[in-house]
Amino acid sequence: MGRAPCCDKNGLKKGPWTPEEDLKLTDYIQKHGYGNWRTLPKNAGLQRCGKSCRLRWTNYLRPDIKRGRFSFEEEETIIQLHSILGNKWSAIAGRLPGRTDNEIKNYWNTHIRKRLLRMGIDPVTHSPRLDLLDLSSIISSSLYNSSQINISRLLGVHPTLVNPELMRLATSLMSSQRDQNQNQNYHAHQNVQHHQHHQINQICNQQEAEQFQYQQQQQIMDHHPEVVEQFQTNFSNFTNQNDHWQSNEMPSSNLTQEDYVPIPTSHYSYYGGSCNNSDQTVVMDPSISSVTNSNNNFSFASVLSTPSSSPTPLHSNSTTYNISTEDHEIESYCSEMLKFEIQDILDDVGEFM
DNA sequence: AATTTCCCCAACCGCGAAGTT
DNA sequence: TAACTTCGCGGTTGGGGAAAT
Repeated sequence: MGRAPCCDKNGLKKGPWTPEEDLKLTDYIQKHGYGNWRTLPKNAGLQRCGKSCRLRWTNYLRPDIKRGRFSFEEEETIIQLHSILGNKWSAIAGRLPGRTDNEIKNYWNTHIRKRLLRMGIDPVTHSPRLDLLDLSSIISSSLYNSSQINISRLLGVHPTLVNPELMRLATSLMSSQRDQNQNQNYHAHQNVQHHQHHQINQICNQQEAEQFQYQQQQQIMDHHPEVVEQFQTNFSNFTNQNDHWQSNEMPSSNLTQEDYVPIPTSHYSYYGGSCNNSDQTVVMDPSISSVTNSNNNFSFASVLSTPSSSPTPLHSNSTTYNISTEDHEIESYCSEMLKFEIQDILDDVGEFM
């Protein structure tokens, strides 16, 4: 009921628009406006359905549409809004002047989402997930830089010999810990309906997936309760740190800021034109980032997408950047961070083996 | 240089909400 | 109030260009 007739039924044209069609549509709308999309194509002399005309106008021909790559600020806004609104692309687009919902949706699916997945960030919940993390890249990165964590040393064995059951256990424990924290967030953010929706879905889906792992975990936990307890403590520290970040706070424990700050030796000089080789320390400090961000809404995702030291890219007249280099730099940065955080976890796993 | 594979994005599809008769 | 129309949204697709082989 209520569905507009399909283009096929009326023998209307489909597929890419020609310049002539664009001209007809633009001319007509400039003269008459775009009130009734159903009758518009006939009046404009187009062999298209109204739906197709509306889409072409709103996504491409509209004069106020901004073209070109997304800026840092735009990408940061998208990630922040998505963490609150979920896949409400039109709502997100409403806060990004000149960008269409379709454009934002495409950009999310082709760039941001993939990047978050590669970095081990769940693109739905915006939470770090060990099971999504590309561990091989971390391992190779670590081995590449001998001054940093040596996985083989940590585990005492070759990385390929890690028991997959242990990795599943680690994943599940972290998911479980995260669910608890998400439930807390759920109560603390009841005014954000879309966020709630995604968190609930996430929990439900994870419950199904975790049933599969439960029996194996139970066996391990029955035989080594002390190790599991220590393991959970470490994961608790890990997730609590991230929760503090997401809630605009520094952790209130006795840990110093340095405990949360990875200090890459060479990353991100790409962004900071003023960086020099002798002082390339990049401090991931929420307080600094919140100053950088005008809206003062710090988030974990925001940190991942925005270097705190200098928001000025190399390109001169805008904040547009090179996507491929950008991806690599952000991944490297996040990889450093997660590598830093999982050190204790891997220690425990090593002992457990 | 030719072929294959990968990736991006414009456009389509199906559905639900809101409005109209 | 039910039937119908129109609009808008989110998910998905496939054509075409770029990159890899």
